[in-house]
Amino acid sequence: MTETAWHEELRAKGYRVTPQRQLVLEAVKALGHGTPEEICAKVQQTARGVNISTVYRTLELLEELGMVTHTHLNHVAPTYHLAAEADHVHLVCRGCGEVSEVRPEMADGLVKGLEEELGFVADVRHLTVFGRCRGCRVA
Amino acid sequence: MTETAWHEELRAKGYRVTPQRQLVLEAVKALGHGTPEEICAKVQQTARGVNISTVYRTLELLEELGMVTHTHLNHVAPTYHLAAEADHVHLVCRGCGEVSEVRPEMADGLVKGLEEELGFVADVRHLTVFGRCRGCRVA
DNA sequence: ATAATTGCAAACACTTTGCACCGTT
DNA sequence: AACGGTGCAAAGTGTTTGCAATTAT
Repeated sequence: MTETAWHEELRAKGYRVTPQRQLVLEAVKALGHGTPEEICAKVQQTARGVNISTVYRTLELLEELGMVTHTHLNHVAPTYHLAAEADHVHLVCRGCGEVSEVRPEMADGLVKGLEEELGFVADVRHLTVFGRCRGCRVA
Repeated sequence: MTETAWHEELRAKGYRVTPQRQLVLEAVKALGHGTPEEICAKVQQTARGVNISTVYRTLELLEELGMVTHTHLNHVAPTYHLAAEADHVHLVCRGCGEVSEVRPEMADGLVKGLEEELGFVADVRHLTVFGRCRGCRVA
């Protein structure tokens, strides 16, 4: 999606292009992964402040537009990231807490099995696998 | 684990066997899956009331003892179930909200891939796959 | 008896909502 | 002027904590 494409899309739907919305999207892009709180903090440090409730409202809007998605990597707050870069499975290490990503094909077997056996269509992009990374495995 | 085995285990660790703890465990067993709130409600209907904060404290304890585990099936509250029956992957349908379970072997390919490629040991029992079930797929 | 456990209410963290004000169109 | 968007503060959730009273051992 080009720089202006989503501006058009917003206007087409009767929404407005505001600095806050651009800032939030920038922050999500810059962070890669971020909770609403983190996104809000990121915006503060870059420029003018954006209220936390605006961040929530904006993320909801951006998600509705299909520009961001969220998953639940930890047990408290959701994590948002760009939808365009969301085509991956999340890995969360219980030891060090590190979050990583792997290509979605890793889950092909699972997806295929669920599809064939149950007719269940899995949304791999929302998939998060908890476990222990190489470093934390032994410890 | 036999009926009395965990009583012993509790006592051995200096914990006490209280009616509340038994009721909460019963409720988890009866519900299969349940949020703290649901578990609390279940307990109310069966017998004397147990305070919600006691439910939280008890679930934490039971989890520490390895008798229950929890996963995050929806975006609001965690879902607890018996650890003994936890050896399965959860499926959550975004359409009807139905929660189902499939045998963990379904994820073998994914698990093996992560292990071989990254040395990441996945905890399949905590795995939840979001998607659409057969019935909701088309709708 | 004594130390763990409970219930209750207050405190918390995260999220949503109502509303007056502001900025675009 | 009309309407969407924002900030702020208040209201909602779900969860945790301090503490006095209760209860298992």
